Order: sequence, then structure tokens, then C-alpha cells
Amino acid sequence: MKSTRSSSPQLFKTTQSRKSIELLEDYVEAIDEILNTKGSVKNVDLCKYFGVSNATVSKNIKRLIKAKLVESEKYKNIFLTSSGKKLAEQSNTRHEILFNFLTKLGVPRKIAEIDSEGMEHHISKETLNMMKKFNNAN
Amino acid sequence: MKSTRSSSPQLFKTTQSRKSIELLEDYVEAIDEILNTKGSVKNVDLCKYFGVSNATVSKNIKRLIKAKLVESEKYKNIFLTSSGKKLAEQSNTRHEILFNFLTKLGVPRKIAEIDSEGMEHHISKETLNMMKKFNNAN
DNA sequence: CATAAAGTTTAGCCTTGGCTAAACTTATTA
DNA sequence: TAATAAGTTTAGCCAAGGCTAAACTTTATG
Repeated sequence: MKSTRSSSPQLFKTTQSRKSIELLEDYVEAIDEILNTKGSVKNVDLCKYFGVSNATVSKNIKRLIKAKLVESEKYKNIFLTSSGKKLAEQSNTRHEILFNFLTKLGVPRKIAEIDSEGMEHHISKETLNMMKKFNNAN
Repeated sequence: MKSTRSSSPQLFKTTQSRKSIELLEDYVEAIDEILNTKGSVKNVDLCKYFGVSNATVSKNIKRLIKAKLVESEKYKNIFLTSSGKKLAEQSNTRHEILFNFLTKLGVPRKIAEIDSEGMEHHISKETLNMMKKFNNAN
């Protein structure tokens, strides 16, 4: 019943890089979603989505461009590159599996949405596969 | 089957504060664990645990002291205050529920350990309760 | 018990991801 | 179409959480 866990020094990821990957993933997911709902994406859409300032979005879009995940000309619309699209789809799939899993577990949709948002960057392929199995069986 | 999720602009937490809480929780958990295994905690123990430099630990310990979660005199052992202990216990409980849940779901221990480490700060009370139920039923 | 080794803190640097204010561009509208 | 409004970028700030190198304290050893 208890199944005590072992101490886990240094399974801690290289924090700097991990965090910035999270940000990139969140952005491509958001851009993909906004594209699918309103057809185009600009700075202001992402401000609203993330609840941050226009300056912050502008800065982060530059990071995405440098990472070759999005394309955009000054003052113009924001697009996903093909690798941006690929990443967005991967993130989305993960997100969906997790969200479905939580709702099937009995978590209310609203809360499942928040939790899956938070957890999605911290789940291994293996765990995700187990969740998929669970989803299919329930 | 699909159960599409709603777009979730601005369920994004106030990132700055959230992150620093995560750090505090990780530290009190680590301190608690080290205390329970080797009886005392010093800078070097936390360096090994987190895989960061002595300078980083020193700086973070100051944050913990400012937050009244630990007590420590210069160059001396590190202790948890009563609120530090309380926080450590809460974090531990969460961690354990999550870890047990993942293993019961079929995730290998090693991976469950890593994943629960990453996810524990992003799980709501509600989801945790569902996991507890699942644990008891399986 | 003096000196070397080990451990801790401090100083100063870097990057990330926030912010506001100001400058600049695009869109609207009188 | 000129003037205003709306949107975007830039500049410059801040805090968090990393780092190394140097200073300082504690512990161990010859």
C-alpha cells in the first residue's frame, strides 16, 4: 500500500533550458489554437491569451523566430513554420491525452483544463502511454 | 471519445510568484528528506541533491530563511521551522499520492519518480483527490 | 597546534521572462 | 487625406535562479 519512493537527487533537469522549451511550446500551441479559431495571429491575440504585456509577447516572438518555430515580419501576422506546426501538434496531442485522462478520472473539465496546462511539460512518454491506455479502456 | 478542450487564455498563473513557491517547496522537501536519512543538513547536501553549486544553495537558503521556512546560522546546520515542516509534509503527501498513482497506473518506478517530481507543483486539490480515490480502489 | 583541506558565503556576472514608457507603424474615421 | 486611435516594437528596468572566483570559516591531519 505505501510503496515508499526513493530519494531522487539530481533527476532535476537542466532548469534553464527546460523552462525556455516550455515557453516555446506554450506559444506554438497558443498560436496554433488561435489560428484555428480566428484565422490569423497577431501580438495582441497572444497578449490576451497569456495575460502578459505586448512588450513581453514581442520579445518572446523573437525567441520563437530565432528558434525557427515561427515566421513574422515587423508589425505583421505571425505564422508557424513547418517545425513550429509539428511541435504544436505534438504538444496538442499530449495536452489532449492528458486532459481526457483527467476528465475520465473524474476531474471537472474546468480544473482538468488548468491542471493539464500545468502538467503537460512534465510528463514522460511512458506515463503518457499509460494514460492513453487508460483512456481507451474507459 | 474526443472531448475537445476549450481554449484557455489566462488560466496562466502569475508566473513569477508561482515559480519561486516551487523552489521553496522543493527545498523544504529535500531538507526534510535529508534530515530523515542522515540526521542533519548542510549546504553541501543540497548541492548534491539538486546538482547545483554551493553558491546557488547559499542564495536559496537565504530565500528560505526570509520566507521563515528554515533557520540556520552562518556556516551551520540547516533546520526547518515549524511552518517549514508543515509545508514539507504537505508537499510530501502530495508527492506520495502522485507517485503511488503513477505506479498503480503502470508507470515504472524510476519514471514515476521523475514525473511526479515534475508534476507535483501543478496538480490541484481536486485532481489529487481523484488520484487518492483511484489509489484506494486499486 | 599549525597548516592544509573542505565547506560556506559573498561578489559579481548571465539569461529568462516579466514590466512600463516612449517611439514607431498601421488602421480608422471625420 | 490628415489626424487620431490602435497596435507593435524598442529601450531600459527588475527579480529569480543559475554560474565562477575569491574570501572566509570550520574541520582534519602531520
